[in-house]
Amino acid sequence: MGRAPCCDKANVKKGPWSPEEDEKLREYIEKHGTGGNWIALPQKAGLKRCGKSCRLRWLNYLRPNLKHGEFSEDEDRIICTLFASIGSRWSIIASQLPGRTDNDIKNYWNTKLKKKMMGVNNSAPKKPHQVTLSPMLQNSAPSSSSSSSSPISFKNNHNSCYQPHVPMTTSESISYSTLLSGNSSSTSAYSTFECLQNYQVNSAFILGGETSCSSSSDGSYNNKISHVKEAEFGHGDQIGGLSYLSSGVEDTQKLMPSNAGRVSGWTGEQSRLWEESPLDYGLEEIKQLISTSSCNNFMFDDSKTAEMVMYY
DNA sequence: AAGGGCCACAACCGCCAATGG
DNA sequence: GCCATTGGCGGTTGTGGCCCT
Repeated sequence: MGRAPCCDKANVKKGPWSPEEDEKLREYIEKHGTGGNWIALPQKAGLKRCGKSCRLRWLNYLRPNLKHGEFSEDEDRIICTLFASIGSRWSIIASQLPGRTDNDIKNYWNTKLKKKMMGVNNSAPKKPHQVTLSPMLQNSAPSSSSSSSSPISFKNNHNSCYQPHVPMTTSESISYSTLLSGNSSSTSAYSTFECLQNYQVNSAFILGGETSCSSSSDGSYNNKISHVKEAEFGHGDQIGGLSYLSSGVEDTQKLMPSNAGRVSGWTGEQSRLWEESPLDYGLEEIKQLISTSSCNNFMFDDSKTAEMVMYY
C-alpha cells in the first residue's frame, strides 16, 4: 500500500519562497502559532505550499533567533568534534549550536568544513595522494585506555559500542567540556582528527539535543517535548551550547533508558554497551565511521600503520 | 563581454518513528 | 494490534551568483 502524499502536489507551489509568502507565513505563525499541524497550516495561512515546505521555511529561515553568516572557529570545532563522534547527526550537532539549523550545518560541512579539513591533511603528504593520519589515531594504540595521556581514548574491546549510523540518543554523552575553551589560536583549517586530538571526548558531557530545552537541528524540536514547541522559538539563553554542561553525568543515566528507544536502532545490547563505555571508540570504529560517513573522501589504509590514505 | 564551471545555499524528497483513532 | 496521519531527519537536487578563461 502506497503512502498518502502529504499534500496535493498539483496545487502546490514549489521552488524559492517569495517575500510575500514569507510574510504571510511569518504573520500567521506569530499570530496563531503552528497549531500543531503543519499540514493544515498553509491553507489557513493562505499559502499554496506544502505543509512540510512551510515547516522547513519557518524552521530554517524565518524562525527568530537564527544566526546567519560565517561560522566561528568555535562552531567549526564543535562541528568537527561532534561529526567525528556521532557522524552526520546534523540535528544533534545543531542542538549544540544555538541559532544554527541542521540544514545550515549540513551545507556548511559539505561545502566548506570538509574541504578545510582535507586541506590540512593534504598539506604535507608523505607520498603523492597519500596523507599521514594525524597523531590522534597513531596515539590510539589498542592498549591505550581512556585515562591515558592520549587526548581521546580508544578501546578495541568494545567494537559494537559505537556503530556508524546507529542513531545516538540524546543522552549520548560526548564530552567536549574543554571544547569551547580550547585552543582558538589554531589556524583556520584543522582536521577532524586534530579536533579530536585537541579536545577530549569522553563521557562527561551531555548532549542537550533531544531532551534538553533546545530545539534541535533545523530548528525542529523533538516531539517528546512538544509542549515546548509553540512557546519556544529559539535557543533561549544558551551560550554556545554550554548550558548543557550543567547537566551532570547522572543525567546520562537518567536519560538513557527512555531515549535509547526513542532514537531508532539502539538495541538493548547497544544500550548496555553504552552504559559501560559511552564513547570509547576503537580505532576500527573510527575508521569505519569516517570511511562510511558522508565524509567519504577519507579512506583508510587497512594496514596496521594507522596511516590514512586519502585519494582525491 | 560571453559562457562555462564551480560553489553555496535553499528547498525538496523519501524514509522512519511517533501518535492517535 | 493495525492503520493513517503527521512530524522529524538526513541525503540529494536545483538554482542563482561568482569567478575564471
